[in-house]
Amino acid sequence: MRIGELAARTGVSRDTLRFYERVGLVEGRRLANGYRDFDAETVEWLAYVRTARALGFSLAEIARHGEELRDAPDQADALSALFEEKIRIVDARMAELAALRGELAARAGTGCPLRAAGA
Amino acid sequence: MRIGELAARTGVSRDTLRFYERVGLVEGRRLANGYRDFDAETVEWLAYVRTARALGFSLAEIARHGEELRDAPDQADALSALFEEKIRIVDARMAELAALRGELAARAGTGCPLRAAGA
DNA sequence: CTTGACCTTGGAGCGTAGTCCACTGTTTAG
DNA sequence: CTAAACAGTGGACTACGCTCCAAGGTCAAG
Repeated sequence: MRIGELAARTGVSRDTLRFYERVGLVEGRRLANGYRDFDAETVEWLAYVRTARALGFSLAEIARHGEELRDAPDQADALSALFEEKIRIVDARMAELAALRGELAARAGTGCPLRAAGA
Repeated sequence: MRIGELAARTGVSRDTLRFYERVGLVEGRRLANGYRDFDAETVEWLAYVRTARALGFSLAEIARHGEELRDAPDQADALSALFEEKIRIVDARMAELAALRGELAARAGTGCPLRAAGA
């Protein structure tokens, strides 16, 4: 599939897709005329990329994980390990949020000042 | 307190504090000699800013919330409302993370490919 | 054969969040 | 009095993640 179709299917702009290629986040073969040619799995990969991005993972991290996966001797094992690592990160982030939530809930209603200086 | 002491107490660099002042995130009076003079509550405010930042809130958002608070007719009410809003955002973010966690957990071990193209 | 949709490249520009630097002024300690 | 430690300013610079633009190549339809 060419870049326009991939863009349409994923909601990621052509410019962004070219940018993602530059930073190693997606890969495309080239057709004889020089056009990029992506395969269908890239759609799923980009859905994953978008989710990971939304949750605060950097493009570099995501790309690195993709590469680790590629280089792994056992794909299934590597995938499981990657997911388990991400789950740990997600758990840690959820714990942080829970802590902030607790802090906010404790302060709500007390009138405890967070900010002294009026703008 | 002058900028150096505030930096030492909060772990936020002087340059960053000056930058925060420029974007309206902190406020300082000035001493006769032109030096910034912060009050003690700014330490707590910055701790809060750092937590909020770590959780993905932008400086603009944080500054805006600070201003809303300042402009509110009833400080305690405004504070409660702000915290409740943040708690809702935090809950939403936790739900997103829980969804990703579920997705990851479901895929871990299945060998379902996320990425087709080898780098 | 032209028009238009699609593709290519390179490079500029933007918003966010700092970080660093040079140069200058102020305060404090020996 | 001088040196060090602190403060001020303005401006350049960085990294990230896009986003836009100009100039041009490719291809299918009319």
